[in-house]
Amino acid sequence: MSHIDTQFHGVRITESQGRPAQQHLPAACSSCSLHELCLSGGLDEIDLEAIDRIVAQRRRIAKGEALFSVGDAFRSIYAVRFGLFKTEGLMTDGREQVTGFQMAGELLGLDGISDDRHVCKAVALEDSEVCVIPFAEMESLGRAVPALQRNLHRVMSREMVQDRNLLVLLGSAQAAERLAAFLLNLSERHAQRGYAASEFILRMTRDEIGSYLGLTPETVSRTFTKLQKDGLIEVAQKHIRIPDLPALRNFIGC
Amino acid sequence: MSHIDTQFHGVRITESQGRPAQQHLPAACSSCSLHELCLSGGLDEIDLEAIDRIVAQRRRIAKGEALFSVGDAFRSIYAVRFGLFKTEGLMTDGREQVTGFQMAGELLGLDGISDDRHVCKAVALEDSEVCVIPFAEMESLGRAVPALQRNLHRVMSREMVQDRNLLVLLGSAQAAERLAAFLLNLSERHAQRGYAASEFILRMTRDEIGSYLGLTPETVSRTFTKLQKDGLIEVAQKHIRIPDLPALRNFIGC
DNA sequence: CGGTGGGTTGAACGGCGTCAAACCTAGTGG
DNA sequence: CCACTAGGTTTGACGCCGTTCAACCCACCG
Repeated sequence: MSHIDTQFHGVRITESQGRPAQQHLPAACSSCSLHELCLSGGLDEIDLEAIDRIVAQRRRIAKGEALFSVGDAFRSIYAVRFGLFKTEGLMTDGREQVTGFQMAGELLGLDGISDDRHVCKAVALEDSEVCVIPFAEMESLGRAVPALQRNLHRVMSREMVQDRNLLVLLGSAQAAERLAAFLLNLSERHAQRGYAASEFILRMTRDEIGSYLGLTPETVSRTFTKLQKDGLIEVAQKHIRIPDLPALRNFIGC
Repeated sequence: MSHIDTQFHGVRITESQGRPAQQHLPAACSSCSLHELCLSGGLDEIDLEAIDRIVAQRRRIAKGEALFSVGDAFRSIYAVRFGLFKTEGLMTDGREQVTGFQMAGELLGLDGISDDRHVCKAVALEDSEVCVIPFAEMESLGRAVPALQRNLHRVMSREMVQDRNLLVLLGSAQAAERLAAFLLNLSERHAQRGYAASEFILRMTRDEIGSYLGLTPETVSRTFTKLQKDGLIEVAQKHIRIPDLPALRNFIGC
């Protein structure tokens, strides 16, 4: 398998710790279609090249595999290139709970900065690829490139805001509202990435959705059918259609 | 009232927008007893002086007053010097929900970085004082002082981790566990600040606690008495005593 | 074609929210 | 110093939403 390396000529693979070679691909923000969504958004040519030097590699994660786990040493943050991840936290009693889903252009691993150790686990929900961004280098580059520093801070702040929103949702909304809010959130993020806002495939199981929303899978299932009966969505297994987005949005405010 | 300025000789008050003078006090991280808890932790003398030049003022907030509100332009972050704040987010239907309590040494306002506008409201739960930290200056100083940049990132990451923990709590724990976790969290933060870990005063109402934990004030009240019956805590109005901290910790893992 | 894992559906239970009333505390004004 | 009031807290009764447990179904796959 290791001969695959050779097809990426001229790229230095820094950390090959015996992993299969296809997990170490070269990266390039400057030519990445997601870069406006990601950390490098709004940067000029010269700065982009500087980032390219830092973000030197990509990594493939197969469906079901973990990108990092609780307790792993923190060295890098990761930008999702394609695919989908879930992050899950560990409860005091050992149970795991999903705290978020990350899609293309979103960052993973920021939780590790606080004490140089990851406090959650990131698992690929489908075959995925991430850019590896060594955080120490990222910080020093941020010192040289104010716009990049700004972007990092914005992304971190946005993550906090999202968590807060979810908090509010879990704190006071009931099942149907939670699920509706979840679907709308997915819809928006799909739209941002150029996919259809009103029709998409759920990559996660009912169990994972339930864990994320603080509900049992049974309740998720029941609530899906309830929302369908009310004409707000159409569900067929993993396939979701939202015939009237404003109507669903309006439903949240109840 | 404005003659109070004179007692702080030699300190330039940069933004006096006609507010009462006692809201604009000089700040100095280098002489602040909290600085190891706060952003300036671990920095040397020279760097501290640099911060002192940025963090030029303090602001008093009377009990019940807002430090900032949803929609306010974002210019600064704030470090609590003494007192206590709550942050609350706005639901889609207009209701407000408490998303956090901030005590001495903790930061407020990081939510505003993401799009230069505050998305939550910070209200003082008792007469309080904050240091005003202009964020643009903070960022540029961070570029010059790596240790400060690191601290900022650590604090932001820690905030994300805390939010995640709360998320997990709201998602899967039930009332008694939530309340116990809340009390333990307060206990730890008190201890960090040199106060008693097993005995303290709740500065917030049952309503605010309930809002934070996703419970009604009635349930909070009932759960307090339940925990008391079980011998895990002693409650008298706002006064809380935890006779056996390990026992309470153990209770969470159920 | 049977097996397996995820999904749906049903029935019964229980925790928490809702509504309502009593109580307690602090602050106010007589 | 004592009503009086207004908020906050406690307690009780009741009902609903979501959990739990179980059976069944469906899609996918060997």
